[in-house]
Amino acid sequence: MAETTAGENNKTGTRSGPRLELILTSAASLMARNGYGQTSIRDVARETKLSLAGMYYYFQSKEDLLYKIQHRTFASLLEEQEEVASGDLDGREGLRRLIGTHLSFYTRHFNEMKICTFELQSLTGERYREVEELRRRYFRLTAGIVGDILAGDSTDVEHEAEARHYTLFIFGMLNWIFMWFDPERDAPLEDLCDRLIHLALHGLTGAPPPPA
Amino acid sequence: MAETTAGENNKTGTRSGPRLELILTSAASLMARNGYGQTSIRDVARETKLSLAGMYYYFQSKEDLLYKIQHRTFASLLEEQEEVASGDLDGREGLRRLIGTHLSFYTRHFNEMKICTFELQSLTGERYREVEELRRRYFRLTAGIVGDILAGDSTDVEHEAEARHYTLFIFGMLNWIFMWFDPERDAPLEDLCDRLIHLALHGLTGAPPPPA
DNA sequence: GAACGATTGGAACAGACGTTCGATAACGCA
DNA sequence: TGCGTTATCGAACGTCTGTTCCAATCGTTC
Repeated sequence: MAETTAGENNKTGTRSGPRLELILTSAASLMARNGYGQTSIRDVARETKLSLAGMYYYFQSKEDLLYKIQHRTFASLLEEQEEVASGDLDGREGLRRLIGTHLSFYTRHFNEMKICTFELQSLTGERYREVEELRRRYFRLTAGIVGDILAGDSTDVEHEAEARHYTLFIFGMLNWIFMWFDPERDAPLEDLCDRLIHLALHGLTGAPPPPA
Repeated sequence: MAETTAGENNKTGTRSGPRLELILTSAASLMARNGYGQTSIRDVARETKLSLAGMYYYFQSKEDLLYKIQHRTFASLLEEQEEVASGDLDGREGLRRLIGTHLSFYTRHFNEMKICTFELQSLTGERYREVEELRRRYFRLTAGIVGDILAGDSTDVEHEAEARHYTLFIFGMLNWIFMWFDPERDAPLEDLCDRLIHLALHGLTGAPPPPA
């Protein structure tokens, strides 16, 4: 039952189709729950009801599977953010939109983003380098906005180290969400989003929090 | 060459002495670098120059080894923080001291704290519950301080969810440090500490950053 | 120096792992 | 109907894993 959608299935293990989507989704779910190292190909095969050997028709190795998940997810997020950033907004509004888009992306690709966040180090060589380059671009995009907000004072070299730290703090808040987020307890997401933006822009003691 | 320091070596696998310390330190170093699942007992044996079977004289199982690292480290951190908190400080000053103590603890137990931060889920059953209880106490301590700072306005139920989120954001900033900290690039630690406190208390646009 | 408990290590077990091979089945198209 | 490509599977491989057994060693005490 070959139900391939695209006719671009070629030699070098670059398969596509709904089976591939199923495998990537299932693997992301398992790896998000148990980690990459603790998830076996056999687990993924069991989850997708495919055979163990059949997995290797869709990816070259376990690491290749991890790479496929990370690359497509991060590229998709980056595309969204670069489009948002092309609006050329004010610094504060730019950060609001970036954080909002980031959190919105979480709701659509929670498992995949968790893997991007915690399993980069499980990649090696060229695959590591490629995903890290995407991450670097995302960092630069954010650091630029943070730098703009900070640059109300001046723009010397010292501010670069400062912007780097503040950017990493913001990523810390965002990335750590995976460790505690509970869809029921933390609904609505808008509250969480507003609070994160508020802490980033005004801190605990700054302007009054947004009206609840 | 029995060089035990304490004469309290009893039946139920509760050994001590410099060998145990060496094992815990080496295991923490390896696990911090490669993760718990990716670190084998054989790796630890190689690092400590002890035999594979000899490991099991000091811990009952691999998970017990992980538990020993997490429990003693977290208990030590908690002890420090609860002593600091007993000073009964002002809310803002209390948060400053808590973050400062936390970061100071990082510099002394980086590997161990990284494991406490990222490998709680690798514990199961009673061991999981015990370490989680320590973590919960640490969270409550912090959330109490954050709540005090927030409570300048009022103290209804809504503020509890708010304090929870802000506390988790602060832990996000702190815990994510393990993913990017570079002792050379990020020296001196005081700058990092000041900036984290500033972001938490005043945000990016609040009171002017501390004089560099 | 003999007897003892504390400590160490070589060798092996059973299971799980990633990966490969060869055969089979399903399909699009002539 | 037949053919070539696409897709799938059962079985096996070599390796690594956590753990255990049992014998050997050590320092200490009689």
